[in-house]
Amino acid sequence: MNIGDAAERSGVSAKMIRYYEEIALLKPARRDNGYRDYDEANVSVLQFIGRTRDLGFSLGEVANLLALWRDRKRPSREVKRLAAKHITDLERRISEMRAVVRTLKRLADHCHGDERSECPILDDFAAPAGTRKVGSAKRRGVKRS
Amino acid sequence: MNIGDAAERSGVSAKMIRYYEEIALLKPARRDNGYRDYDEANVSVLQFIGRTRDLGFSLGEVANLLALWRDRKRPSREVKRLAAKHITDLERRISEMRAVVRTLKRLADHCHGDERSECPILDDFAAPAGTRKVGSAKRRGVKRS
DNA sequence: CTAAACCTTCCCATAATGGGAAGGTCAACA
DNA sequence: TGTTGACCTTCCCATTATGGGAAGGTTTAG
Repeated sequence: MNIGDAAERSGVSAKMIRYYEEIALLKPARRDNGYRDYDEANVSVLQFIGRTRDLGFSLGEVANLLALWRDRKRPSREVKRLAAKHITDLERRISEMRAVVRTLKRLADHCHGDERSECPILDDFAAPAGTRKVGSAKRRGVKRS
Repeated sequence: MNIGDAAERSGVSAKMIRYYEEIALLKPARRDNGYRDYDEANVSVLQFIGRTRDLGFSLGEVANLLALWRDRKRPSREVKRLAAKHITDLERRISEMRAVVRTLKRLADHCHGDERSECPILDDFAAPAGTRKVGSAKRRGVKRS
């Protein structure tokens, strides 16, 4: 089947399918005219990639998982470990984001939200409480998208 | 002061300081030898940028906030609105990530985690439950870093 | 005077994705 | 048969925010 159909069947764009081939995640056959030719197994791989990307795995991690999937003899322990690592990663990011939300809500509570200019949010941005007299506080912590 | 000191005082790398200048977030003076010359106001702006970046605002949003901060006559309502929008953005992303965590935990619970090969996680990746007989489920939802 | 520690600009790379141009191929229809 | 439109191909560029590093000028300390 052509790349367009593979894209529709897998939910992965044709552009991305070619890219995944470039980084060696799959290797579809080629027809004489140069067109890529996808079979059911290829579509499964694409669905696998799409699904794991949806679950937030990086393409590097996807490549690992895919290798495990292809080699069924590998112990499932590795899969479980990868999943667990990803879970703790996500939970750390979630708690960082929640801390940011708390800070923003606290700041917004001190903001009138009317035509008057006083808005302590902005001043707090320039010299956050706790840093106001101290030197540079080097913690750049929050991962963002 | 030189860029190195401004970097140390603001917690923003020299590389990034030059980049922020390139995208017109600040405009330090130049000395005769071509060196950039930062004053206290510049350092405050850099701290502002660093802080808002830490809070997860994109550089585009930072530029908005910076314009509001510079023009004190603008109503604080806009600041509050931007903050509120960012809060709901973050909360949406948090709940998406928590859904992913739930899914991964559920999958991991069905994985032996020993030397045996059976690990339903991987098969679920290839054809997730609920998609197994149906066509392409197009929801690519989760934003990731 | 020299060496180290700065500074400058310019180019490249990253991760994952999309846009678009230039050109080849195929299928359907008159 | 010819044409048209819908495919496909590769190649290049853009994005976001950041870092690395080279080549070269400057300043400062010894």
